[in-house]
Amino acid sequence: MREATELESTVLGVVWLRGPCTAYVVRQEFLLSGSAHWSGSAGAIYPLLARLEQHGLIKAKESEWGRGSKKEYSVTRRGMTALRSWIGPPLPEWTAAPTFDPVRTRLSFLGALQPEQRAEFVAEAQRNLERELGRIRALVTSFRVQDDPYEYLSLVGTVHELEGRQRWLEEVARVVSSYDQ
Amino acid sequence: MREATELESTVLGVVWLRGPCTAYVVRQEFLLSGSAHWSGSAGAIYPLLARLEQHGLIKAKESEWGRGSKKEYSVTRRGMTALRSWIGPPLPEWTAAPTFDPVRTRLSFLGALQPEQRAEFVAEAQRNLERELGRIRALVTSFRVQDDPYEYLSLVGTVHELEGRQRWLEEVARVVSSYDQ
DNA sequence: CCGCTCATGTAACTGGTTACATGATTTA
DNA sequence: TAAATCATGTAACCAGTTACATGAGCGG
Repeated sequence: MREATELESTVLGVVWLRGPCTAYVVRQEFLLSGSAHWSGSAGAIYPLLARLEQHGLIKAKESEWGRGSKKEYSVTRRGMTALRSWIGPPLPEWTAAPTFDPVRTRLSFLGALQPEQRAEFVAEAQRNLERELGRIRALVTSFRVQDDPYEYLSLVGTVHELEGRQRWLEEVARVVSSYDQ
Repeated sequence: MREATELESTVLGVVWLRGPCTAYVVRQEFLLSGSAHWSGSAGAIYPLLARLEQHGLIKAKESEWGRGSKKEYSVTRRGMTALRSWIGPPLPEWTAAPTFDPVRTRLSFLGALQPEQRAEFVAEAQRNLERELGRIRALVTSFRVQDDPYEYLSLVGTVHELEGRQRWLEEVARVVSSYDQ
């Protein structure tokens, strides 16, 4: 089999973390993650889980549900090996590269705007970021660390990333206003 | 026409920034960006530029090159309008969300590893990050700011992001070693 | 004249999106 | 009893990937 995609491996991880669980639960994990990267569309998740099962990385236990049935997936031993080998170490080199940040991408073309628009772009980015940081810090506060320290640390990682972006936008604001004063 | 994808708008931006330029130059921009997000594959870029031209956002000036020809693209007035409206303000809300960080994703499943493997995962992530930061800081130093202040600021943004990740990994290292001592 | 860079594409494929379709269970 | 949530899928589509194919210009 070809190498697993990031989505496939991540789904495998979610099944391990939440399992035994249904496809529905896996979807919710992505839908509620608040990330633009993970859509969690049914058309992606259902066939993907079927694929993982075919390859013996997860197994389903069917139980009755109304007229139909409901499938609870859990990770097999082969699946655990695959999961561990995906997580690393070793980590693929590309994982150290900067991520895709849509604000940063747009900013490289800021010269295409008028000075007033430039200032407003930066101000709006700062406001949006502030709001998002508030939202996530509230999540951090309400998180029960003992439930899963690694999920907690992962969430804390998003805070650090956004704080980095915040420092950057402060620098950007200074430079932009000094250029356009 | 449907809304442009991020790649389409970014290519439009690159043509504006580097233009008039060939498809080859656009590809190099993505290939040398060092980002895992932008592949810059020919199969993506060539049809995409043809699409942008069909929609009147860029125009090509053909010149002879050997037996064939070479196309230099530049952004049309309609293209400039589209570019400005994509950059914002206003910025779509999702642009404020945390990005997709493959290290963070893997870390949420760190509980699947053995304690020694966990420590090694974090240590390797830190080493890789250090290397990447060194590489990018060298780029920042060699950058001629006056050439394009916004490209420069965009590059500085990647440094801030990686520094955020660095602070986070230090916290992670502390927590992980205290759990697993 | 060799190797590198500049230059342009296409064909087959596929992972993931969008949109649709259905019904059971729980809770206010 | 109405609304929200839990639950499972499929069909059409398409943007982007992989891999292939070709050739000119240029520096040493």
